[in-house]
Amino acid sequence: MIQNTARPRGRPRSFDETGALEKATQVFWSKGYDGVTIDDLVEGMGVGRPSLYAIFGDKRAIFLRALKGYAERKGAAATKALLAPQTLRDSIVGFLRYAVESATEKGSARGCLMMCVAPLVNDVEVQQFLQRAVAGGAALLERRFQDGISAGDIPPDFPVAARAIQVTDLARGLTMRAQLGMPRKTLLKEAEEAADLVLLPRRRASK
Amino acid sequence: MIQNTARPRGRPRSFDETGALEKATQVFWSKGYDGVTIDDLVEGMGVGRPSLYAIFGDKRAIFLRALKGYAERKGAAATKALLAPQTLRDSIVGFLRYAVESATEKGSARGCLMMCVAPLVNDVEVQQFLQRAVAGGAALLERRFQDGISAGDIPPDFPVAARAIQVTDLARGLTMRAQLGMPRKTLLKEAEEAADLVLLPRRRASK
DNA sequence: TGAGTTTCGAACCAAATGATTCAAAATACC
DNA sequence: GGTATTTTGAATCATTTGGTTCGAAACTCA
Repeated sequence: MIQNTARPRGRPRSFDETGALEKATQVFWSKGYDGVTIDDLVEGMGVGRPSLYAIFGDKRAIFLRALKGYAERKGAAATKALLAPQTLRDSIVGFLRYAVESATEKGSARGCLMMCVAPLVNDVEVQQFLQRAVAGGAALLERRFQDGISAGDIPPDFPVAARAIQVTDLARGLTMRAQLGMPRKTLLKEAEEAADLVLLPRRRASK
Repeated sequence: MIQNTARPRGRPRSFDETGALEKATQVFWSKGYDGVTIDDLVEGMGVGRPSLYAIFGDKRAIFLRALKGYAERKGAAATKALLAPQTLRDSIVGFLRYAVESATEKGSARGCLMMCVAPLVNDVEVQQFLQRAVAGGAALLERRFQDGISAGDIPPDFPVAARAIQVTDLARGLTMRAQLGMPRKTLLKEAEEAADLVLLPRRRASK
């Protein structure tokens, strides 16, 4: 009654498309790109082999969609962690803490799909996507620092561009070590120390 | 006359063992671990397939030797860059510059074998090796900071442990972006800025 | 020169992998 | 209930890949 032509015509699918893609993300994340076989994807996604090819395409296409979905979710969460807090310090700490938390999530692979897996994929589109993501992250932080200047949290001569890149680099380092098994608790503390490093006032703008 | 039993008995090898291993390093470095086939190694190392198995063992064994050789060379160079200069700032800048330079070397793969390739290898020995390498790098920097305190380059209450980790994390971030194609010149400048971030005097140890 | 030793190159084999085909199953529409 | 439509599962095929075998080649030593 409620939906008449809501359902498509033929046999209904036995899987959820976006859900299957998230599962694919986990598979790639934990095994790397070259490390996964089609069988891994079939098993991990819960999608039959013919359906997989018909609906998602080949391995490269699946990875691209998984990567973009992952980037979107992660980017949104990072943006929220960065822009929600009032004070600048809470923002930076929140950003770095989120990096650590998502890289040490239980029940999920460690590290980061965009940092630890995607860079090894020998594909122009993937590489360009990553470059944009890196630039986007730095731009986001730079904006937040600008707002911090407006709010008086940091002095007007604060080197926003350099600090923005440094925060992203520190996040990369934390994520990297998360992948190697460094415990979350340690990394969370270091995330705070990293925020202090970037934000604590300097004695003088010498040089 | 000079060498009598210097040469081994049978047919001489057509390749240099350590040379072949360095070539293997390049192969793994550029294609990742799962991405290389035995054929890749045969071609890249210039070693026939049977000789490869007889002398080096399987892919895992080759990778382990390549990784350890790479780590030794790179560790030695980094140590030298860190300990040779007189002033602390020159040391830190040298360390970070070396990270950038080795990650953007022409004629070689970008990034770092230990950061961008090895972490994805699903092998306990590899993972343990990487963990030790990470710890060793931080320890090295911590020692250099201690010397800096003795020399009066930084105050006695300088947080050596935290700063040591932060320098390594910043180096990781720089290396990561090198892998994605960020130009060397940009990264070298950012390496200096990173050194400044870590070393420039703070106004006060508030909080 | 010839016997002994080690490496090399080509061919070979089994297993894994990427990709497709096809009949059966599950649904909407009439 | 019958037909058209879409998905599913199993089987299938060609290619790639890891690993081995074996005779020929290149060398030392006597």
